[in-house]
Amino acid sequence: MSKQKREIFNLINSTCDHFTAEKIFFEIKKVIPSISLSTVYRNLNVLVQENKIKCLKISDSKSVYDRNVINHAHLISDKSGEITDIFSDKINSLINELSDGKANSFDLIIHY
Amino acid sequence: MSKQKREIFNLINSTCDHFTAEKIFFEIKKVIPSISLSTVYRNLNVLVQENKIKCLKISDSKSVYDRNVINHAHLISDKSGEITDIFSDKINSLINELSDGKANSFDLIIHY
DNA sequence: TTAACTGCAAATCTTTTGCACAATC
DNA sequence: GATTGTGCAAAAGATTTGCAGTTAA
Repeated sequence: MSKQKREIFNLINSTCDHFTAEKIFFEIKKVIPSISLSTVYRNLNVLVQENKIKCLKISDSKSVYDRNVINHAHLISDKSGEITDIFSDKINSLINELSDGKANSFDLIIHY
Repeated sequence: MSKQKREIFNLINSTCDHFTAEKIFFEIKKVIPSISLSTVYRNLNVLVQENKIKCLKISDSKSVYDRNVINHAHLISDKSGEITDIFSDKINSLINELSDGKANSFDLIIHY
């Protein structure tokens, strides 16, 4: 694991916030000034594939990255952009019910 | 309402399928050969703002357009890409519960 | 030392925009 | 005749990729 990848992983794990690739880029730059945005994207994709982080795509926004890898919902304020994780067994069973038990995963974003 | 806009609106309303802007472009081209892709995008955006159609953004895919304007969930096959609308009062009440009644809207996509 | 990883610049892909012309009220 | 909409080409913005050089096991 390269220094760059480790820093990216640690940063995401150190916050319950949901950072964009650009935000991550500027944060890591403080520690590794030579890092490039493409390295950030590349490592984020690898970490997602390794199931160490999750990528959350929100309509009309940049992707953000989440340290919580188990499937959960998100509550988003349309005013501030603040994102909150929601874990709920009720969601899981409803998803299961609606999909006849076939669901692999879901994306649920609640706007308020 | 221009001829182009009317054709786009009618096409979306004539199907329960979920078309991309490009698909719509090629379909309308059969009727109005001179139409351009930017006109399609422009009219789709206007129709969305007028709340006559909905735009559905799916991770890693192009946007698709939906004739159903009331908030509902989507079931998507990751193999075929087929999209099915799901209307459920249980979703609505769960969303309401999870957001303390503050929810304005939600995006729920179930992958199978 | 060789396989994996980097930074850079250029490419990609979807969607938007500026502009001169055309259609519509 | 003024406004609104069009088609084209070019721009935009987020993300990916090719490549030559660098790092690290």
